[in-house]
Order: sequence, then C-alpha cells, then structure tokens
Amino acid sequence: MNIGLLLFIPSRAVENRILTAVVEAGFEITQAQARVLMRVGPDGTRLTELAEAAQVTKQTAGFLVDQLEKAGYVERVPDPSDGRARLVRVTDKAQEAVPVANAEMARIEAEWEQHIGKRRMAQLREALDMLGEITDPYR
Amino acid sequence: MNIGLLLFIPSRAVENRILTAVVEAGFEITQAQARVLMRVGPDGTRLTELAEAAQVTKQTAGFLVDQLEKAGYVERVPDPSDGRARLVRVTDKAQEAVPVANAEMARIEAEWEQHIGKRRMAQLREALDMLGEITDPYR
DNA sequence: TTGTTCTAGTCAGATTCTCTGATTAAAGTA
DNA sequence: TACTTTAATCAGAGAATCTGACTAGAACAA
Repeated sequence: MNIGLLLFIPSRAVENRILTAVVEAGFEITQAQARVLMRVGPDGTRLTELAEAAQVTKQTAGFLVDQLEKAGYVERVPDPSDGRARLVRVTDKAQEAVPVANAEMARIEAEWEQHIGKRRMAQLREALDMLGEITDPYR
Repeated sequence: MNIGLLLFIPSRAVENRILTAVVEAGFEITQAQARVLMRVGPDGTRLTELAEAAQVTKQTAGFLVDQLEKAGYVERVPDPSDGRARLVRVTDKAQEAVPVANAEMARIEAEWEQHIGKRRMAQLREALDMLGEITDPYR
C-alpha cells in the first residue's frame, strides 16, 4: 500500500475526531476553518502567512478568516509594522476550544500507543518530524 | 507539534506531487476524483463501497464517478450478482496513468529515504500500517 | 523626490466538492 | 404477498476553492 494513502488515513482520522469533539463541545466550526485557525500564532499572523501555511490561496484564506471573524473566533488588528497588513489574532472564545482539542488529541495518542506500542509511537513521531523538514512549505 | 498535523503535511505533499505528475503527463483529473479512482479494485467496485473507502457520501462519490466516466477513466457495468448495483471499473485509459503515478511515488520514497534513512523509513511504514488497522474505516 | 516595482489584502465571478432529503428499483424476509 | 432493507440516483443547497483584476501602502532606484 502506498505511503501517501498510509499517511492520509490516520491524518484524516485525527482531523475528524478532533473536529467532532470540538463541535460537540458547542463550537461551530468547519474543517477548513479549523485548518486555518490552527495556524494562527500567539501574537497574530498575517493572512498571507496563513494562506501559505494552510496551502490555500490568499482568497480562500481570506474567505475562511471572514467566517471565523463573524463567528468571533478571530479578530483582525492593524499590523503596526506595515500599514498594508493586518494581523489575524485568536480571540478568547477560540482559546476555550484549545483544551477540548488537546484532550481529544491526548485520547487519540493514548489509543494509538496502546495499539502500536510506546517505542513505535516515538519512532513514528521522529520520522514524521524529519519528513516535515522537507515537506512542510511553511517550515 | 501535534501528530495530526505531522501526518497531514507529508500526506498532502504526496498527493500534490502525484497529482501534478499525472496531470503533467496529460491526464486531466482532480484530487477528489483521484481519491475515488484510487480505490477502484481490479474487478470493479460498487459505488457504495467507493463512498465508504473514500469517506464521502454516496452522492459525492456518484458525482465524482460521473465526472470520471465522462472523462473516460471509469465505466459502469451492471453487477451480475445484484440487479440494483453497478460496478465501477477502471478503463485502459486510466490504467495508463498508473505507471506515471508509481514512478512519482518511487521518486518521493527515494527522496524521503535519502533524508531520514532506510531504517526509519521502514519503521514509519510499519507504524502507519498498524495504525491503519484502527483508523481505516474500509479495512 | 519621484517614478517604478513589489507586496498585503480585497472584490468579483466561476467552478468544484460536499452535504441533506426524497425517490426508484431490486433484494431479502416474514 | 407485503414489509424492510439496500444500491443508486435526482434535486437543491451550501461550503471551499480557484483565477483574474484591483487598491493601497512599502521599498527601492535614479
């Protein structure tokens, strides 16, 4: 079985489970919105950077940030260092979803570790982290 | 960094590269179509199965198969064992894309192995394969 | 200083992907 | 036969994504 599909399946599983957990906790958010939201840094991130990180066009990122803003999960503030730019920042409301997502992530990792063992889990993480160096356009 | 994102990044990279290679070889196909096409078995697969495998609704799978059929990459034939069902089958035209995809996949694997080493690559594959057992809804 | 070029973001419009709900036809079952 | 389930499709809508064109501010070179 090809390694692309092999990577895709658990990746999709994580996405689905975390999104489900967050939505069930009362946060109305979609997968696409979450993918952008996840990339907003602690001091705010420019739209262009978000677009690159999420691997979508600026237009798409803008569209998703619009929705996140309407829903109150992010806010746009002027970038003091550049009059053209604005920083997208996570609001307190969105911060409240973080522990929910983290808890589900921890549950998933525990299940996986249970299934494949601590050693393999560590190896997996190491290999993926290194692959990120050559496959993450944001890194 | 969370393992979902860690999985997502190289998975997306593989998808993008293979799709690009196939499209550049003259096959007009989209990512969503490819995800369905990839799951069609050698003797044909029912729409419902494809939908499950690709984790989309039957309607979505049907929509994508319609497009693949129009483009000549698959055909629908009656299922001899069930009058309600039809089997989606890959055509010769689509078969021609297989070596292109395989070649690109081999290139990617070679690059990755170069970067993380043979041992880690084998460990990665083993861990992912096992994770598939608990995360692949189709398996 | 003044053009020219580049960059950040938005607007407009279209396409693609995906879903929910209802429907048809064939199987399976009591 | 009548009821239930299953495979697939139809209809309609919403979400996500793209390409191309535009505006305003920044950077830079002459």
